Amino acid sequence: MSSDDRPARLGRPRVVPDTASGLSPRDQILDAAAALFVENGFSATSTRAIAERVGIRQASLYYHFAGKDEVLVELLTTSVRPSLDVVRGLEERVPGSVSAAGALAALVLIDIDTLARTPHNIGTLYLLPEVQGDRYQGFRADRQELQDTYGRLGTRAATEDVRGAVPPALLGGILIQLAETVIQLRRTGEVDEQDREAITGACLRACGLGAAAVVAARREAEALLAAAAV
Amino acid sequence: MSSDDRPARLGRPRVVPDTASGLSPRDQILDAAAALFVENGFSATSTRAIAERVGIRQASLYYHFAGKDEVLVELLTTSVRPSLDVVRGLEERVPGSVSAAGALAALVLIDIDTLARTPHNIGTLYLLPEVQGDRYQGFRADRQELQDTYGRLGTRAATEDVRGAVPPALLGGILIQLAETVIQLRRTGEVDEQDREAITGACLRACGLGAAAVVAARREAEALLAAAAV
DNA sequence: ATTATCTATAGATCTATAGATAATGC
DNA sequence: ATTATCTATAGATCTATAGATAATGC
Repeated sequence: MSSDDRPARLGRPRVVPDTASGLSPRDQILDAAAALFVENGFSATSTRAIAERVGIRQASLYYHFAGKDEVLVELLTTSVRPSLDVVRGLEERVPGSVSAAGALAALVLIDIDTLARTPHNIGTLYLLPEVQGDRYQGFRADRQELQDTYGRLGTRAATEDVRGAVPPALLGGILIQLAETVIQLRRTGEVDEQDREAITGACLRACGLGAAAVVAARREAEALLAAAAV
Repeated sequence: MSSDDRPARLGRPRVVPDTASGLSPRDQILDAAAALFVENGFSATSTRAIAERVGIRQASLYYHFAGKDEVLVELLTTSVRPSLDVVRGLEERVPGSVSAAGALAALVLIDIDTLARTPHNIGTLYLLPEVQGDRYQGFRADRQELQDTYGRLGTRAATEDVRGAVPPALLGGILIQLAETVIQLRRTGEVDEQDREAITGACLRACGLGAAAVVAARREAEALLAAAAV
């Protein structure tokens, strides 16, 4: 209706006119907060700093969120959920149409891609000490479920000697830790195909698979993901 | 001289009389800060909270440290240095008296033990976002050196297929990440022999070693460490 | 009328400095 | 005299609330 140099949005106009990012105010806050939390940490990031980056006043933040906590909760949960959803479907197909090693490789690839593509490397937030607090219980439960899946699939894929020496819970911890190498890699640069292959390879080898089995599992996973066509 | 219920220390006595921990005031501060930084993070920990835990007034902290930053710097550096020192000597002996795989296994074991024994799981501090700042450059350089050593030893120990697919820098990142699984394990409980074996095993396997080679490398590493007799 | 912002501000921090003080050491 | 603490406090935050205001929607 109006000429396109003004968005004609609801509510009192901002002092700083909004940079037409296409995001809703709520998402603008999430995005700004993510960048700042990742760079400076949660406690070191003030609501004022977030608001400033968005281009609103500090108090306006409270119209959208009850507080900083709520912002972090939302960032955390929206970052594990995608992996978790895909994974739930995946596990049911083992060992019918999919081998355990293939499913594990697929899980690792999904997780790597999720982490590699989050805006501002949000995965870093998992590492914040604040996330140990009660408020983030829900997120931690989701992440634990992901880790348990790593443990189950890893154990099923593992060779006898590994299975005998490493219980599922421990293997899960090791594998998820490996997958999250992506988070560290992103701190220094882009994540490329070589990185993805190295990490999936390390996961499969950690389960005891040899060179040939690694290749086979990777091939199976790629077919799986192509079929799922996310 | 005085009766043993009073330490008769120098300086004005504390309001809270000191719990005879044997630590110097400086070390008491470091210890209290470590516990709080690990639990709540750096920025969320006030100088007041540290002082309270020590049993001194907030301002007294500044007699020993110029600020919170200095405390963190000292905690970080004293936590990587030990691993680094041992490791420097180790690498020179490859491939003379020690195989690359044996040296890598030894490195992993040293690192695991260092991390498993730090008071309050100080390794957690590596993950704080604040540590990315300029003030902690020195620590990051030390840690990078450790990571580079992982990369070099890992590459030398690796089988041909792994060496062909994973450059040293990337392998170093993966291996150090694996070793630091200990940090996560300590968050939920004690680190035991099974954990140590699982992690060293995962590192060696990630380099492509098979079951027999893993056993051999581990044996070699244990002999090495027994000889070094730390 | 509803929405999304704004201004203003109270109250609670938090850091770092200035200067006093209560011990021991010489 | 030296040391290690103390008390007091300035100045700079920071969070969250109250209430006003400038748009659109009906």
